[in-house]
Amino acid sequence: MIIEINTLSHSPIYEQLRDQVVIGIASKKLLPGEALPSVRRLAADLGINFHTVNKGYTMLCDEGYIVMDRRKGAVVAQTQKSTSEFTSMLSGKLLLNAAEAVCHKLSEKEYIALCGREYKNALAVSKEGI
Amino acid sequence: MIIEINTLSHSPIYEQLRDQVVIGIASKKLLPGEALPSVRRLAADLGINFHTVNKGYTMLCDEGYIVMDRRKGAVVAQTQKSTSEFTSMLSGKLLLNAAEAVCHKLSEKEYIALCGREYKNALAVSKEGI
Amino acid sequence: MIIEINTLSHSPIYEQLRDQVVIGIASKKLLPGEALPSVRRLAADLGINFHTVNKGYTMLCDEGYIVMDRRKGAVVAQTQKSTSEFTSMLSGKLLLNAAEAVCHKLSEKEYIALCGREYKNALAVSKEGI
Amino acid sequence: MIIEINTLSHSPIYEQLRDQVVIGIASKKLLPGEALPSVRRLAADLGINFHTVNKGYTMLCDEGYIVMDRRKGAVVAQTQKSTSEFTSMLSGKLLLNAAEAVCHKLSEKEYIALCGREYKNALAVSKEGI
DNA sequence: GTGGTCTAGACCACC
DNA sequence: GTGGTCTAGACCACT
Repeated sequence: MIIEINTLSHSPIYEQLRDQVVIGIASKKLLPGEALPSVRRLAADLGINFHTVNKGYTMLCDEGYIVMDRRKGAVVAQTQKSTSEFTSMLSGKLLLNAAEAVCHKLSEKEYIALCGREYKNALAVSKEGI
Repeated sequence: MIIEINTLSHSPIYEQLRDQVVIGIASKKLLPGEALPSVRRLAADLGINFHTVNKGYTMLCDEGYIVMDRRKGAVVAQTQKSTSEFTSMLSGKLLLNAAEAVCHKLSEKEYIALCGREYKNALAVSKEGI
Repeated sequence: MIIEINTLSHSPIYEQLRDQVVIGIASKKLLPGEALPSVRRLAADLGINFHTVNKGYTMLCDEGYIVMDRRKGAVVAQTQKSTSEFTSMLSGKLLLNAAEAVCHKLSEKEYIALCGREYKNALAVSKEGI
Repeated sequence: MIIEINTLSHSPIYEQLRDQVVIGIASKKLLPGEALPSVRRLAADLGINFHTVNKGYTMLCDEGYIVMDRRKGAVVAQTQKSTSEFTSMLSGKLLLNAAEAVCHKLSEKEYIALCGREYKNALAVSKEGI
């Protein structure tokens, strides 16, 4: 799986890394049990500081997407339950997205269509090498 | 309309302000043409610095949600077109949300139901005084 | 001649007023010796404060475009010499405009064509009533 | 490249800064990809507040002259397209300049000569150290 | 060490 | 009274 970092982006690098791993897991480009590259390895590949990679991994670990194993390094977690705190966090983000959509004159139908399209995209982002 | 700031939140105050104004516009608690409080006034009401309010207003202005009128101060914009850059930005956020939902075992049906519920919420957040 | 004020504009109203009078003089919609509306009259017509109109007129007067006559009010000046301070001021603005054009990949030819077109426009802005 | 601030000028410092960077880019004293001094560094060098420099940089960023790279700070943008909004903005300024020139009895020929001279100046402002 | 955020307070331009 | 500009200084996030 290829991870791309945009140093011009507004969002911090460790967050871009975290987001791409989440998308990778959803699309099954990263499978449960699969090992992620080591912190230093990925840092070298991306040309960034390994502290940054570490922060991204820690974030993913805290959120339950991966587990850190002292011997195998970071591996994709087996499963993830839908906690109430997750849904309330997600609802908050969706409320804001919906509000923006409303302000831009997207009807509920159009908005829902967009949501559905992106859900399908999340399942099937074009698989790439590595 | 009541705006509430959470100083413990990770997101900056000016962004919380911006988000709440967007939600206010979507839910018609703020109507097109309506004047927002002056930066200094709102800053005093919220107990924050007026520069912070100013930054939030500037952001809203750049995004087209409000206009700065030389005489009336900040007023809610009359209209907002759905630009392609807006939809691509929105798609990006929805892709990430969907990926997180997939990882937490939300089916497409459940996820779409959530999106629809929040769209309705955005239209009708419980109205509050002033 | 119709003057239009945009309260949303970044530039102050008195400056918009000043600019439009200058363009009016260049295009001969305002002829030397012609009287401008009184400060209070124009202020009422434009729906702005008469101090603002006064400031615009004062600016035009200082620059030699109009003369203030105690009895006839503001009248368009007969003539205007090309002082060295005017040309150096103009050169400064043209240097900046040219630099911006260069950064946006306008060739000298294109830029000069644009300058010529606007010179012709300045001579012949479509004449309107009042 | 040397930047000079005139605290007596009517135009705000951040705008003077912005203008000089634009002229620097046009004259190739600042090359695409080249890093600008950090906001705090430049502020110290110019003896002004870093917020003021920041505002100038933000303006340049919004206009596409520079990009803010998370790691290298502010760097001169690689390229800049001639958007229609740019040309209409430029046309507006050129119309006013031309009108002023007409009022000061500059013939089209003289005016165009001035425009051409300043275009050449913009390409080759005398190069200075650092 | 970089930029980002926030505060506090002063002065000015505009209306 | 409104926003705009500038200063000064503190603390934090990011790399």
